[in-house]
Amino acid sequence: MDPKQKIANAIFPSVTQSLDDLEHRYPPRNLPKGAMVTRFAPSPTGFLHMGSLFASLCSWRYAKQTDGVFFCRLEDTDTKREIAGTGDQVLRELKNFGIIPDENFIDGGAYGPYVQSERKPIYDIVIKSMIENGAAYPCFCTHEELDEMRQRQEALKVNPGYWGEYATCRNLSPDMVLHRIENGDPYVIRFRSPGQSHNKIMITDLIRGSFEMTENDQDIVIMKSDGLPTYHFAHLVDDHFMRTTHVTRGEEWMPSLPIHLQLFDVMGWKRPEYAHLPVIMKMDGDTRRKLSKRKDPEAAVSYFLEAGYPVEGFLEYLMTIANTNFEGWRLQNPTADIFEFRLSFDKMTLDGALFDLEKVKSISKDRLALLSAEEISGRALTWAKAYQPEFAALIEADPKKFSAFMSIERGGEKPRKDYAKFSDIFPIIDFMYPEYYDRYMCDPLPWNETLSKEILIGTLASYVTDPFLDLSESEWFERLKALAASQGFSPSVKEYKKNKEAFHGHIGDFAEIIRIAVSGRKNTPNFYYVLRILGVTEVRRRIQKTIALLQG
RNA sequence: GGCCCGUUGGAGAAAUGGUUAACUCAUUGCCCUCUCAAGGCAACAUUCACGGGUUCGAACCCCGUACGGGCUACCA
Repeated sequence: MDPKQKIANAIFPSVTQSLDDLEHRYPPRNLPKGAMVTRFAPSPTGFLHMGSLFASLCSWRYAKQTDGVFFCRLEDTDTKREIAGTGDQVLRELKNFGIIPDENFIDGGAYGPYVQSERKPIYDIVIKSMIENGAAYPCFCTHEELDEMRQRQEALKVNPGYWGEYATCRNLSPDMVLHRIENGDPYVIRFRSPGQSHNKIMITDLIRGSFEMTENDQDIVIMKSDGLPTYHFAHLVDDHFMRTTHVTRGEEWMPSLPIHLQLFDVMGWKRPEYAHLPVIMKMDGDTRRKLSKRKDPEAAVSYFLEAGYPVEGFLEYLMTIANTNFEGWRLQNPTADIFEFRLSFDKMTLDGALFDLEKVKSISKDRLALLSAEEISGRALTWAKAYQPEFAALIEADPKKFSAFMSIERGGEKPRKDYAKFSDIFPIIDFMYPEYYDRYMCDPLPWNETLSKEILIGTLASYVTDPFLDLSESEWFERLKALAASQGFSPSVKEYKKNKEAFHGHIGDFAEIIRIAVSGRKNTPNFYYVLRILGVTEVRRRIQKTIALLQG
């Protein structure tokens, strides 16, 4: 028997299938021409990261806009870093954003399994065949030996790593290899690189274009001593047999592209296209760096969902980072569905964008302003149920009332933009609820200190008998001005400024007194609507309560 | 250190050889206004990291330098 064959059998005695069997099991996908097969491949090391959301959003859109397939594969081959249960969490979080993979590691699919640790039999078949044809070999070097070798290489100022003459296990005699395997010595499997570091190869990246890189000459590890594959090898096998057409991943993978290309070439497999996405950065002191899942709590998208940011704000923001012409498109199509926009690789930015929460807020305000009162009420309730039960209870006690609050100056050409996130709502409208109003009234009220208590009481008394809330907004305001005039306030701010001595104040000062009495604060949404929604009885009750407080 | 990628205002960026360097966010000012939130109108890069070169002409092409980022594992 061929010595390589013997080694292969010694390592994988129970592997009987061949590459051909795998080719038949995972045939090319039957998709329309131009359809892209993309994937998102998270490792189960925690929550959904902003950068991962960005990458999956892009990958998903590319697949969907070409009638292709987007799948999600769990890269759990690093058993040291794995955090149990976080894989499902990532899928759930993606779903929050409407990103639903066609195939994934929970629901499966025809090209599964989609969990790398469950794909070991597949990797074993490939590795066995690679050993048989000399493309891979076992390596028994210890960490200590490798460290020592690295030091020697550094002293010699040659490229560090396992290559060429330094790849000692490359040339082990078959008998020796067999002996050590039988002996139970630990080993890894390495790829036998046909490359030379003095060769240059052309790289084509869909986003960055073409450029030159050094050919790979490293005999990289493809199977670790625990029997699981390394990333490089899993990428090769999985993306080949899952029939990925476009590998979309973070730019941190760019330096290993020569390895991946070589792997595909040696196997004689068709190379996928590569698109290396920019990384999302954050400011750290006065330098910027990649947003880190370990150091930055805000790297977790759940952090923002908890804070009440709407998912569409994020999606929209990420789209502006993804394609530089997206903002222009949105300006032209303010109400269009975000996904009518077609992403393209050549409009992707090259350098990592600084994550800009101010811009997320602005975009979120715009998006929330476009919702109907019913929509935003429902969404706010969903959010509050999860994160602010006290608020949720108020909404649920009287959904119509809450919806009425939310309808103030909503709809029409220029809707209010008070809210960037759902958590902004309650602090703005809480005074509408009598129990919260009453609490505010226990605190000192922000009266204009230039006005005497008598004037305040006089003003309130003049309005409390008849708040004339059945008039239209403009009629109501005219009446209010007339009332102000009768109480010694100027109905016109300009006139007041010309002759301050003649008045207690102007219409704004007059209205402020009533506003404070009704809300306990100086600022409210459009006051006319606030009064109408509260209703005459409640308005009078509040004013009377205030008068009593002032008198007391 | 080595190898790659990148560098236009506070942030995201457009414009890839030819007048005043789009636009969005932020900031500032003014206007509107009963408050707030909006809205309207302005201002904000004497200049495209820096230094050379090519050219009648450069943010755009070439060379060098600086700076930033990524990678350099039996991590992904």
